[in-house]
Amino acid sequence: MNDIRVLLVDDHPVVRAGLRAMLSDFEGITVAAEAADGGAALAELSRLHTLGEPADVVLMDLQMGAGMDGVTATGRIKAGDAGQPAPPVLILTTYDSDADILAAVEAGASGYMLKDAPPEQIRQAVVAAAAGQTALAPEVAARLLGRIRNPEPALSAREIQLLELVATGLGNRAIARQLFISEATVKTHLVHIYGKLGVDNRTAAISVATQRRIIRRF
Amino acid sequence: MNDIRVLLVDDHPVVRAGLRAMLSDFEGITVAAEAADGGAALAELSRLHTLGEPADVVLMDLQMGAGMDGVTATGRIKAGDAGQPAPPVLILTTYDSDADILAAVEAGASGYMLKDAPPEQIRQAVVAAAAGQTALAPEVAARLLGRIRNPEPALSAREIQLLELVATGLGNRAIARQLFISEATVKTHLVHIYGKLGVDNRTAAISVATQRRIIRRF
DNA sequence: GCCACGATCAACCTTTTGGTTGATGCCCGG
DNA sequence: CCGGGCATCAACCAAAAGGTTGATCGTGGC
Repeated sequence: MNDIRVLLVDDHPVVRAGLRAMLSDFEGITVAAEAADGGAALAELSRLHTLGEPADVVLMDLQMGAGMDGVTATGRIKAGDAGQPAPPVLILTTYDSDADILAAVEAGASGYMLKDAPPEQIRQAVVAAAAGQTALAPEVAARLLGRIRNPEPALSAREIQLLELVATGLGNRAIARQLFISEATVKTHLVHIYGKLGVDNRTAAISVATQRRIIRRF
Repeated sequence: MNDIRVLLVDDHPVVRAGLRAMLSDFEGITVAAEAADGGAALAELSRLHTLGEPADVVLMDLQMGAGMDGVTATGRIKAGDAGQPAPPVLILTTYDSDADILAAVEAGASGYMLKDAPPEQIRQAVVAAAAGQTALAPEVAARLLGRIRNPEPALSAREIQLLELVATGLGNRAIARQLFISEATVKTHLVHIYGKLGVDNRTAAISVATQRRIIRRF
């Protein structure tokens, strides 16, 4: 039986070297190519495709220093931008924030592993992905289950817009003027936001919203 | 001439494997041991010491999933907790925030490299550290030089520490308790911070400090 | 049609922050 | 050895933010 052909996508040379070394030690897995960002990953997939030796699995980091990020790249791959059939994409990243997980799954990822996972767990995930199955790190699975059991209230578009202004350091009065509403309304919105995020002041709200990637970071 | 004996300290097996593979490819460098957190690093250093083959350089990550963090471990090593003479500690991490850099340098680190650096740069840094020299990543050096030329945002270490607590959403009272100082002192620090950053409230301070990467956020 | 919910506003009150002034002790560099 | 930056604290006042209640007006769903 042929080896599973893996494409590594990570912007850190150190991490790529580590994965290459780690995966090479396993039977039945070969690193077919590497890419430092999403754009390069698409190009590599196309290249492998035309060579007649397409990748069986893509191991993708989410955070890229520059170039196309992992979520976008995953979406593009699953959309067939790098040739059909699109290989399974296994996310291998450092963080397990709700927003990251959800975004990756929505983009079509078939697994989500953390970089601090033991090698054997990563190997199993690669094998599972190649077989068309999904593989979630235990931490990630627990998080998803917990989220389904008690879903968190979503912020309305207006509330997010307001929160973004709060994050720039504006006071309630300035926010009111900017949105053409009264200061009282700003305060009402804030109370609702605090309730939904489980906090009781604006800085804590920004902290939570940033960590959950509800608002964009700077 | 003997090889430079390196101790790897990183909580990610993948990264350790990558560094091991990368450093092994270089002439004159040997990976003597590995540790997954600061506590294990101290133990490994002691062990190597008693074996009569002490480490020449410690390659240390700052962020550890669990156990002793990199800054604390660096401080302990330089304090001689793992035997004298203390080997040079070269920080190899993902982020280059002012807060991280300052803390590491204060703890006694003799270099600061970023994980996305090209292999050759890392090799040179290891060699330099082993020779008792300091090695800063170009990005880090540029930031430090920029700060010297522009004495504008010269936040003290204490002020940065305080600002980080502010960014988590804590109130002045909570910050005071956490730092074992009075609320009055917290307010005084904040006034100084606002002055240096050119703002007049805590959220604006966080916004500016995050953009200037004085504090880190994710 | 009615109900739920989001967005809007007002009045009122409490708590937290911000701003100022002034003071002490420490350590470093000229 | 003296000035200056840093860290610490206090008291006080003004402003902003937080919390509560209650209200109006659309819109979209059942």
